[in-house]
Amino acid sequence: MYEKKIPENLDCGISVCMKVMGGKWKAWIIECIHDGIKRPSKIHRQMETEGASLRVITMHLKELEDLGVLYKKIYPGTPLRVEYYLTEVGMSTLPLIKAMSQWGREKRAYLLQGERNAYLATN
Amino acid sequence: MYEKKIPENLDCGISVCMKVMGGKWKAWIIECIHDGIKRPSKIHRQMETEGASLRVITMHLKELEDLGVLYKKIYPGTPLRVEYYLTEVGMSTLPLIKAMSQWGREKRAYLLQGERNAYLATN
DNA sequence: CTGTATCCGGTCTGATACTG
DNA sequence: CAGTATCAGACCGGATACAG
Repeated sequence: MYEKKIPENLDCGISVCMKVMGGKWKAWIIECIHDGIKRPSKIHRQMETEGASLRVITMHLKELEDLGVLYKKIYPGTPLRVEYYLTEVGMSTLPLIKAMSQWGREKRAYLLQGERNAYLATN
Repeated sequence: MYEKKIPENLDCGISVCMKVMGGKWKAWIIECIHDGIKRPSKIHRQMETEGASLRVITMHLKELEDLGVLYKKIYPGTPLRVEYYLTEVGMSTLPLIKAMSQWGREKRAYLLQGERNAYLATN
């Protein structure tokens, strides 16, 4: 297991926000679950082509569950089945995630152009 | 110098957004500049008590400048003076940053409570 | 004052093997 | 199928020294 050594400072609202949406796949996971893709294996399949390993999905799911953003429901049986749902707070992230996603898509071309110029300027 | 070894995938709007606001101090830096604290030394003083080193501030400033979020103005002379301004795209981050910050402050207590419960449950 | 180079330890995450 | 353990390599950022 992995244990943090530096205490986090969560006085800042942005830091709190980043804890929930800042991971590499967290925002995507939240969107998936909202879209009805609730089972870990399905979520993984959704984004394994992008390089997400099942381990990281599992870790993010657990973190989000611990934070109270997700609620986990277990259906006993073989094979075992698990589904995750958004809690009320989980729901409250959706407008924010949507806004971030839209902003990124809108500004993408501009921002990447900026990068390219900087690259050319230093070569 | 530090050089990335894994190419980034910026097809996703969230990733683009995180590139601009996801660093440890980037959002704070953008807020500072918007508040009229434009010089690197001032920005640093603003948050060195929180542990930000001048090096990281400089790096973030450069990154944001390269992306076209900030514009850098140099006043020659001794001592050298530099000021950073928000570009139009830089300005467009403000509502988003404000929204994230507010969300974090609102949900902070709930999220931390969730963490505490998870901790108790496993001990 | 501004910015760069180097080092280094903490953190994140992909890969793999494994348990239930 | 769901989840855990361990490893390794990339990333992030703090400290320091130094250059313009």
